[in-house]
Amino acid sequence: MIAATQSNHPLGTVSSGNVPSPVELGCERLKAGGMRITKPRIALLEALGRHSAPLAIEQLHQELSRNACDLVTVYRCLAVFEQVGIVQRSFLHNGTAQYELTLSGTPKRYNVVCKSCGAAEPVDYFPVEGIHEVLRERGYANLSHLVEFFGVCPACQQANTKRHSH
Amino acid sequence: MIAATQSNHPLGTVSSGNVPSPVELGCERLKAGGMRITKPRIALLEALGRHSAPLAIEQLHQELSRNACDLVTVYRCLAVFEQVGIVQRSFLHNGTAQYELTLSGTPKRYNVVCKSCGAAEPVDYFPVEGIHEVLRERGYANLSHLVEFFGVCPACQQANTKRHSH
DNA sequence: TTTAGTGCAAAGTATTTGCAGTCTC
DNA sequence: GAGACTGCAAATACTTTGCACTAAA
Repeated sequence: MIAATQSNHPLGTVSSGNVPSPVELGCERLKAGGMRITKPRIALLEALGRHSAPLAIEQLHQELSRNACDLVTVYRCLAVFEQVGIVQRSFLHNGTAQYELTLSGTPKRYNVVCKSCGAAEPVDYFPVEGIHEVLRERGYANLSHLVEFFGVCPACQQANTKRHSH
Repeated sequence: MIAATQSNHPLGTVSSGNVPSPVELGCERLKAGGMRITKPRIALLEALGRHSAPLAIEQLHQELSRNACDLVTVYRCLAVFEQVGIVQRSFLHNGTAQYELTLSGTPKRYNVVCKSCGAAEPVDYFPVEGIHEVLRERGYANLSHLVEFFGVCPACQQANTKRHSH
């Protein structure tokens, strides 16, 4: 039940007073990593900032204003973003890569995805930070994680029941 | 700290007295689903039973006695296994499919994988079943989940430190 | 005997790589 | 101006599909 703190930008703005935007934070990381700030990269940071759920590359590419950049550039930028810690790549129900921001202020969200129809719904609570503590004690650094739940959603159960007893 | 109950077959045996083996359980499920029991399928069940961690298709194929079956057959059998609930497919650090048994008696295991060298170590404890309960109440059926942790392992941290201060 | 399962070859996707031209620092 | 970044085209990796043949029930 944590209120979302983003997803309501007027429109991909860069300066926002006190709270640094994903674009600002992202640019900082890029500079810190010795990388350059380019138009496609800014557009990508904006697009990523507009969503709280993991996004597929293809999806991200389409969301950029038409001709913002080539699909290959999206692949390459996201690889860089991952290297400098801006995003995390994960592979969920299907084997295609999904990216989501890992910048501070981006609260982690988990999803249940329906095995039947593929629809995803968020799961509110997940006690995962304790494990990080344990792993840190075991000597691991720079920790992150990936969690996804699978199940058959109510709608699909009903549909299946009907089909079987027709 | 749960003792492993398998992984010590004399050699891919089918009958084992009281505790049903993965091969036995798997064959049951196949029959229940109207599928046939074939040589490649038995070999796959044996191979899956020998491991507790998720296995890549290529790996599984190599583990079968040479010429046990074609790689394509492994793909197809595993798809069937997933349908009837013998295995779960997941995509972890890289986008290739990994399969692991979900038959009863196969305790879930989670891994930390090093972002740097890719080495995986098991994580003992994970409080995930409570979430299943919550999701069940929300109407989801046939629940499962996928969890993976990422971090930089102690060895790699040391290696990196050295490299930076050379 | 019937029809699911298999092997081989070929087609599809998603992702990566090479290289010449472009733009940031 | 140097070198990182990009676009386009081609290569690669993994997975799926088509079809004739084999084998489980």
